Amino acid sequence: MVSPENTNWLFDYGLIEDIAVPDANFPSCGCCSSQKAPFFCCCRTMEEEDMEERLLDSIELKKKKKKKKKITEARSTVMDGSHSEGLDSKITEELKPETQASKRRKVVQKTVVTVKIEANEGKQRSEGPPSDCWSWRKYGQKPIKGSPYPRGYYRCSTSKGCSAKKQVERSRTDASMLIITYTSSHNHPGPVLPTTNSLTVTTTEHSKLESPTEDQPTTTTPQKEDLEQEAQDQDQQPLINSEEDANEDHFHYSQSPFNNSQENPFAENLENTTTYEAPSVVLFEEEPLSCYNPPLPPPLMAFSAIDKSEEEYDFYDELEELPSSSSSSSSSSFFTSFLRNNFFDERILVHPS
DNA sequence: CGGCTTTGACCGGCGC
DNA sequence: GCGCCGGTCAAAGCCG
Ligand SMILES: [Zn+2]
Repeated sequence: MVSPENTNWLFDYGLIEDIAVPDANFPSCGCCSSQKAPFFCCCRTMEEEDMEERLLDSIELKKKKKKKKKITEARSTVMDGSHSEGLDSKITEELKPETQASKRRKVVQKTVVTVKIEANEGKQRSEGPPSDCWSWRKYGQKPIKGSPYPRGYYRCSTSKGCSAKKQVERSRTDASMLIITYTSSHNHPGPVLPTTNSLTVTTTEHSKLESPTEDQPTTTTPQKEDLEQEAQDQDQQPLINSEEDANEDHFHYSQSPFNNSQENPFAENLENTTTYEAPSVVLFEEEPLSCYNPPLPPPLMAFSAIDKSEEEYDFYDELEELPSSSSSSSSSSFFTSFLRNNFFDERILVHPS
């Protein structure tokens, strides 16, 4: 899942490939090179909420702050700059119309994916997960305030120049959930993956934008920080999945984010100053995913069904609570497990710090 | 030997 | 100005 950067969050799912995304230019990503991108939305799940909380906590706060300051440089710095310019420009433009864009800094797109670890673990071992096609190198890990679990920072190691990054952390509320945040898109072609898997995807797209001046005190997203809600969240997740009928074979938008050929999902979101618009939810159920083109616009991840079994565990181990954290694992393994497990994706626009 | 992980240090942004 | 925090850097070590 890569290209959070691109304003258009399109993901190449094999299934979705044909969908033309007007806005989506995935400029340089080889994977995404096609302008089509499967759309990956985020579903709001417990995790999302958590994410939101976090994001809200950290990001929004920052955003607010930043907003106050003003968006000085928006476009230029997006991620790589290389690809997304077209998108960026579009995005920014869209944003501009509204106060958001103008006031805010540049928006950094992040895609958040939540994955459940639990269920599939067994499978994972045996099956071995397909790691995403991308290789990731860990460049840092830090304990996060509010969370017993550390956050791991990964960078795309497939290509030196690639700015694609991801952050992996466990949900503070639910240890079985992994939250992966992708930032930036790959600026190189990814491995070709066959997309044979049937996926049901529920995506909810959110773009959180805060009005520059206004902080929306109440973000639309149900946020809950407390453990109390956690339980609820957990319950909710399943619901989410159930909510949408995910066609196994194909993803469908419960809410069509991109249906508008003209609009970027983002753009729309951006337009709405509110935290997020009605999300379209896509469920991915992974099944035997052989390969999955990245949920992110440039395919950050291509998953090929492969087996890595043990690694996955290791990976999780790393994410374990700080005290005990760390065993090494390849991030890729993570993905594999990730894929197998449910994951939820959120897209969030974040103002780059 | 190359690539990756680990981990402490460093940096920048922000609030007080 | 200081401290907190998230994110990144880079040295050291490990592994295949
Ligand atoms: Zn890359």
